[in-house]
Amino acid sequence: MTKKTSRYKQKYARGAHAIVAVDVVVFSVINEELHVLLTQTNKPELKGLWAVPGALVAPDESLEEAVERVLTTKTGLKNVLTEQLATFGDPDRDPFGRVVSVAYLALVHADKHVLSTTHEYDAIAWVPVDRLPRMAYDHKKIVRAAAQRLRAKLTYSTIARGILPKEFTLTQMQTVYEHILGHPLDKRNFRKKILALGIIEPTGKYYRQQRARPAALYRFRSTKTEIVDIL
Amino acid sequence: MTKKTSRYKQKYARGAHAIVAVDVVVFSVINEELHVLLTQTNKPELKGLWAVPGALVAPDESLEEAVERVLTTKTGLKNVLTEQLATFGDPDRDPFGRVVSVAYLALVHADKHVLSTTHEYDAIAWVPVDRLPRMAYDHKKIVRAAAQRLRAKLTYSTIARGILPKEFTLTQMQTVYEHILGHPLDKRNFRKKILALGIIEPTGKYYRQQRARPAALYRFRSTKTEIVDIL
DNA sequence: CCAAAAGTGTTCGTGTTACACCCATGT
DNA sequence: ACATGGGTGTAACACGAACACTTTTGG
Repeated sequence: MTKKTSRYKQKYARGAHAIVAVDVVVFSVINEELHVLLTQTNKPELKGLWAVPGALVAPDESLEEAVERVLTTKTGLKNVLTEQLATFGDPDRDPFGRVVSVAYLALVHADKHVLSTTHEYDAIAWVPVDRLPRMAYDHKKIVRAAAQRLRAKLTYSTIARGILPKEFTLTQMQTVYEHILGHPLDKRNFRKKILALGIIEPTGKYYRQQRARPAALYRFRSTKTEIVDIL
Repeated sequence: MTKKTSRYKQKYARGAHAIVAVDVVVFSVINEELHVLLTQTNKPELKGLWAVPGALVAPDESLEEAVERVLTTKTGLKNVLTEQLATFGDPDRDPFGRVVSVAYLALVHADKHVLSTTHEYDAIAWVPVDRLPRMAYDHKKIVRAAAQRLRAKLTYSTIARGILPKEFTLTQMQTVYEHILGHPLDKRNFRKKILALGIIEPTGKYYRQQRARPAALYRFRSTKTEIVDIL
């Protein structure tokens, strides 16, 4: 480590370069609407502004580890599907210094909305993506980029797995698609397509609601996000 | 600046965080083959290893500006189509210290292959992407990710504009597609599709070769990369 | 028996694929 | 006249879009 550090200093003389943060855009569908998880900072300069959860990357930590740390310490969420979105690096995006942010997209199952009450510093809340409040830094831009990416991936990958519970009905799945995409889908065509793709399978169980026909429950065959033309 | 600096120090105490570099994967099609631009570093520790051109990001510089600086100072290329690819941040990816690299994809017109002879430090060369040499850092991984992204975008955007000359024949265009995608395409179907999309228009000029029928020259209608289903 | 949501097929039009010959030019 | 690469059409098929009624359950 000493040797590494000395070389480091020699080659990349510190103090004259940008440093790295991760910011995590966490989405979930709540009450049939796409929501994003926002925190309110207590820095006086940013009073009243909301931000997506984030943190600076520690020297010995990978980007993914930093994301996981942000999720567990700031939101109490675990085992969340994440993927890298893009990196935002305008020199003046952070008023406190030169911070380049690697943004991540994270999806939370509809059945995991309970937020940890152990978040230390900040207010935290689910906010509908099409009614974003005033936000700090360039976080509005980041959230919009994330929403756009989510919509795109929904149509050509099995990313919806991240936002659906482990077992779900076809109507739930369709509803998720409709609310993320923002337009209605044809029930028969949707079911035909999804079933023909073979990405999900029936569990054999049924979901009984109040007074209607029970719906068959399905699960995803694969646990990883696959690339297939869905819509 | 003083105020900003003091706040910066206070909030983000330096010296304990990762710093930011950009690396640029420059592609071109040469002799019907997809090539990537590589430099050979003269750092003794990396002797004989190739790397894509890159640099640390200066404190007052945006990521895009850093990319442009790398391209002009290290390769002599200007006005190149670039887009952000992904960010690579494993703690040990750089043996000299904690450097997180934002990788960019860049495309160079086939008629601009002449490299600046004014590159100061390094050897520089076009290398076929499927015959990559031993490379420094995680640059092989980065080049592969870039090639994959290029292939994908070719089929759903007009990104090919970046790699074609301003005026080109349909056969040239098809050849570029075939060599990046790695498989042959049907001539009639390709022409039908591209022309039906309306993304290119004839210039009225013709390209005369040795002893064959002259080919009509086309240009792209729009100067920006658009999203359309091409193949 | 009524309300509520689940489930199920067919038709039509459009887009994709596969495929082979004639054309314009230079030597 | 021949070699070289440019340019063109059609038929079979697959896929996506539009569309309405029957089934199962609980109250």
